[in-house]
Amino acid sequence: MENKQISDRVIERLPKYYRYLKDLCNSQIQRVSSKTISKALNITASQVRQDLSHFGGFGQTGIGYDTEYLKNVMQEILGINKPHVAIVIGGGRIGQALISYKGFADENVFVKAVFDIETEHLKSVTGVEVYNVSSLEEYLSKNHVDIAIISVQKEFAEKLAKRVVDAGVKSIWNFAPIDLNFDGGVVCENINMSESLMRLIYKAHQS
Amino acid sequence: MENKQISDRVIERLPKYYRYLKDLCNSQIQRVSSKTISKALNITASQVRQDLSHFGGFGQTGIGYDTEYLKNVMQEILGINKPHVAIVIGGGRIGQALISYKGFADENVFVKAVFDIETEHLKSVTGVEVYNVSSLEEYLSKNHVDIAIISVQKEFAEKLAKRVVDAGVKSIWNFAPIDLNFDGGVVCENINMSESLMRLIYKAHQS
DNA sequence: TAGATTGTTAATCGATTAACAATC
DNA sequence: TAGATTGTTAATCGATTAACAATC
Repeated sequence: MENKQISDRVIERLPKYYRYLKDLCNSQIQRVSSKTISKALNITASQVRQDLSHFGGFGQTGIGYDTEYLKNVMQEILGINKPHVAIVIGGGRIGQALISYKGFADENVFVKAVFDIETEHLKSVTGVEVYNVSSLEEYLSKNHVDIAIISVQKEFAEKLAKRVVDAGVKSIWNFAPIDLNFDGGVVCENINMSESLMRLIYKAHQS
Repeated sequence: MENKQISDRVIERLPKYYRYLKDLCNSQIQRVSSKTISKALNITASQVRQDLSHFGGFGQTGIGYDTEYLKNVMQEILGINKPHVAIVIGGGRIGQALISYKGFADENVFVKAVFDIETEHLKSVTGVEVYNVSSLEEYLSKNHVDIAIISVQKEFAEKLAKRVVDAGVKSIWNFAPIDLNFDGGVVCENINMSESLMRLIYKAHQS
């Protein structure tokens, strides 16, 4: 949709703007300046204005930004104004935590089903359909799915991700400790807890 | 204790080098070149050599790197050659998933205890001690803890993080969807699933 | 020896910061 | 009007890439 290429650095900050604007709206604050945003997010005011200007001019010279309006703009830029359907692959502890994760509502994401090689232990899980992973392709042929959440052990992650991609899913949210990458318009975000933990320990030893 | 300042970009890649070297060692491969590493990690060979050279010269001109040796070097650089003690604050689903997360062993991290405002539901959790969060300070005064893992709702995250920092913990691993930052030698890594999900949706709409 | 590959220095590229005219 | 603040252009800074002498 937008076709200007936005750098990863900017993309990383977009959700932070949104999060802060949501807070401001909840606090009934109606205006905000780039300077105020910059202090809250620990970046420079120049950067805030530069970042936003990639998408348009949303402020008023001399006045600042309307929080409600800018929040809605950010929602649209991020694409979270429209609902997205997700499935969870892997019903282990992390998978189960994700199924019951309240935060999805904020992003307009709905988890519809969970798949595992063994479904007995998922009987008590509520709010989602439970399937054996063998019926993955059949399910995907009958149901539109925007996002596949991969929460299996790393040995199985790549293969399962390929299966959902082959079945037409365009977005992969991967929690296994390997980097997944696809081409052909398939996007992927890796949450690699193991790497994060290593960086934490590294930083602890520096300071 | 290295005192040269290493950029965040480099720090982000360090765990990836380690992860790849571990794989090579497991596959009994004894030598590797910066070119091979670069292909596996989708970066340039120049960058690999540049990154490593911040810490020393670990290769042999004309030959490459010894995988076993470089793996051990990376372990030391990251600081994961020595064990670290962790506690989990918040025994909800994410907290429980973390307690049973096998990956910790790879990083030499041991979760010793979990704290919650209500401990009844944690009776069946094995392998860690269970405490009411009211005894947090007492516990920390008697036990050395390297890392506090924050897995509570965002409303409570900041306050609890402050409590453990005041009690002397130097590393915070935060899973609540807010950015925590401290000074005075306290380091923090934020795993913000909500932001990651938003970036995924953003990227899906670009391509 | 010829080919491969390191570690490092220099060149390039891109992101951040600063500056400022426009204007509320 | 004076002060505040935007959006944008230019300057700076830092990270990535390229080049190459050293050498196995």
